[in-house]
Amino acid sequence: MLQQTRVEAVIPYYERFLERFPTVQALAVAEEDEVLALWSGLGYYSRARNLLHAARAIAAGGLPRNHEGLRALAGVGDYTAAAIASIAFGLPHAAVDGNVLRVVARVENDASDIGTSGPRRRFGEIAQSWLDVRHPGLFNQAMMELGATVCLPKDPRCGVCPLAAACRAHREGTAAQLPVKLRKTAPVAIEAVLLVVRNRGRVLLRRREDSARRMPGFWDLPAPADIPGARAGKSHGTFRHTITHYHYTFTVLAGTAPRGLLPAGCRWCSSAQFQEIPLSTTACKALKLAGVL
DNA sequence: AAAGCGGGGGC
DNA sequence: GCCCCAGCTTT
Repeated sequence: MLQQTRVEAVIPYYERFLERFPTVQALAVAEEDEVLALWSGLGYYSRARNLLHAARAIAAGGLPRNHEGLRALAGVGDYTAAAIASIAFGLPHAAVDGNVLRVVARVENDASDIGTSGPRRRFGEIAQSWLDVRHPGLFNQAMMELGATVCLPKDPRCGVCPLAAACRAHREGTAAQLPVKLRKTAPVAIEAVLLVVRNRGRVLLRRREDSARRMPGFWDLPAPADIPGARAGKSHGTFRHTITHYHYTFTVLAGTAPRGLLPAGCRWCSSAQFQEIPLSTTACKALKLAGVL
């Protein structure tokens, strides 16, 4: 949950998740849709599928006790494997997250692009060379905490930093400009319409295809094109939503669907059921706008 | 090696 | 509006 997601954003999800799945075994036997429903709104949903796969592997074969075995679990990369290996097992692996990359870039006063693999590997090797092999878990958490509380992205607090005397960027006055991160894909603006079709207290939802690149299996509100013969009524308003580099402006319209056969991939959903299915955040926002949620 | 993947909070 | 977050997987 913490991969690329702030701690404060994770906590409520984490608590609900552990209440429902208190053990690896409980998670291992879960349905994917229920896991995704609990993850809905947190983003990066492949993390949830990966966690489920990893739980099944662990339930079957036990928890790996070294970096290599951890690294082989779904959703566990170099950082996560190092974090677990060092914090849980005391093994000497530097855990290099975004915070640590920033600390290294500044201490070394290195303006290489941390978005590319060469510098990332180099910075990782530097962090590894700094590691206190007697206390790898404490060292890693101290490095990350330094980045999270002192060596801040925009506003480095060099005045209270224990590394200031050793920091080349502080000496050169370049700390606030580091690290360098280039290459952002150009944003794309998209306008789209979502329909809120209601019938006897329920709302028509559309399931995203299994082959969809983003959020397969999630439930969305339909667009007019998804419902042959749909008619749009009054507007509930508009809202903006950004997914990676796509900037959507959604207009939410009340709609009516022809009586009879349900369009393929669609279902009626009562408000009580919204909690139990993987609901997209755009659908969630639109339903709130329409007063359904 | 680079692109894609969610969503929210801080500035 | 842009940046960044206890990154990973796929192309």
